[in-house]
Amino acid sequence: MKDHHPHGVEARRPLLRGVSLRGGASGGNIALLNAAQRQELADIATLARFPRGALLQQEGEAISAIFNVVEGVVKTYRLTEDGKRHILAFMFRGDLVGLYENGRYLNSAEAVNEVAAYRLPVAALEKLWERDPALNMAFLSKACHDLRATQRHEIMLSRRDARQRLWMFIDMLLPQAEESNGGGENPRLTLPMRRVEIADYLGLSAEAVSRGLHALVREGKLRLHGLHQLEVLDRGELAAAAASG
Amino acid sequence: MKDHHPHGVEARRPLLRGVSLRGGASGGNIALLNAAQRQELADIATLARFPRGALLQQEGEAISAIFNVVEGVVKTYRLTEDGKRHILAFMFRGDLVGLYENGRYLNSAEAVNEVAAYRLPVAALEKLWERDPALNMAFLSKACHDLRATQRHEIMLSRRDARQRLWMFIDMLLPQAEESNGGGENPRLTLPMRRVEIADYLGLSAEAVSRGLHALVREGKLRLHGLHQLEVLDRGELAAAAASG
DNA sequence: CGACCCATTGATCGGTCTCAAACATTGTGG
DNA sequence: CCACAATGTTTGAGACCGATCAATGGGTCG
Repeated sequence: MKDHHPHGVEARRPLLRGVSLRGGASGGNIALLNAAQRQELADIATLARFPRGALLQQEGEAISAIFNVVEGVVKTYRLTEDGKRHILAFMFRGDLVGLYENGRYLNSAEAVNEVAAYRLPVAALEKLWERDPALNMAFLSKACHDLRATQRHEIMLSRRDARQRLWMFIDMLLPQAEESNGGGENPRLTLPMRRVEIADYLGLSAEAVSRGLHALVREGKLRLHGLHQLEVLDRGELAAAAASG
Repeated sequence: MKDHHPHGVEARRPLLRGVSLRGGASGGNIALLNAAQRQELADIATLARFPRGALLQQEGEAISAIFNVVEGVVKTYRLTEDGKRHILAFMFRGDLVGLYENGRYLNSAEAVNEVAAYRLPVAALEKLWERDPALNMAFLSKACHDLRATQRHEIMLSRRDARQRLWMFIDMLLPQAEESNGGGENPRLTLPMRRVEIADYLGLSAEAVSRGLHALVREGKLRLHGLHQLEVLDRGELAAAAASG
């Protein structure tokens, strides 16, 4: 991990990323909070850090706070009675972790790598919602955004072919990486998670993920640079797949 | 279809069903709107009726309104480039149909049977949100509720076994039916949708749905009464499956 | 009452899971 | 800094389950 924060002083306050309900300017991901709202949230937030593998929250636990990811990746998951684990989402900078129901967390959340996140106490947060309708609206937008993302994940899972699921997965992650990238050459993508985590996200075995990735390499669509970095070669076809997904 | 409305005069206004964010009284499904809010929505709403198979909205279409289901069942779905259809959700009384992004519907929506729904123009609705923070909060609760439902659907899809997916599906639908049921004998469930629709919802073929249902019958967990009504025999084990899913 | 749509049943095929083993990577302590 | 251990990844062989194709049977709606 680098010592200097890559996002500068702007990262020092909570941030919500998503697509606004009303058609935004670009249509892409935008910040859902203005400076004043970010300050409001900062006033009730404390920054927490988690090493890889640390639990942010556990399924069934009584809620106290939700987290706003600043840096690193968090996975939310649930365990089935046969001991398998299904990963519901990977959460990145600007995402919210801690969906709850009847005062209890629904899912467990674990740090995939080194994570920094703002801790937002629920009591204080709900008070803010009552006071500021625009803030409430921002969280509604974020909830709808997460709903769309979950639906998209569902579409991924409905594909029978392991290769197609992986291809959609890569397409989903690409926009995140492209900002840090100069748009010139082939886009490069860093997968911070392990193979088995991709597998649990896509409803596959770790072996099928490995085989699928290498199948895509053989087809000339992908190139692997080490275990956690890949280069997308066949961008055109990927865009087409994205349009239909 | 019966001529007399089963819910009486109370049905004459929009209704949002879901679990409140703060632990509600019962913990079960409750109405998220009070009488005043329902009237506010009624003032901008018009009641529309759709025969089976009618399209309420189409993927990619410019938005004008969202729908609040009063009676009947609506399915929301998306088509993949290979012509397959994935059903994202079945929407019942008190649900909202019409998730949108950048001014366009994300999914298509079709009436599964005879449907009545309130049409809520988006422009007027967004104006209401700005004016009434409590109403906004209710829609936030509803969005979180739908998010939970979608996650639950995801868990269903992560099961490899067709029988287990069906079992979870039945468990999901059971609470809806149990209200109309006296709680005495074995719960009965009406499936208004066709086999192929269940298949598209569960990521199976219609044949697999048929085989799975009859496998459950052979195991003594289920009994079929015609094509669209079933009786759940082994309630205990189902509750256990529900607790873990 | 007939035509169409839907549901069921059977046989075959393909893809992924599983188990098992070799291999690579990462992190650790000497 | 190196060697080692632990963890994670790749590859292979076989079994299983659901998709698909095809045909029959049952419901429903005109």
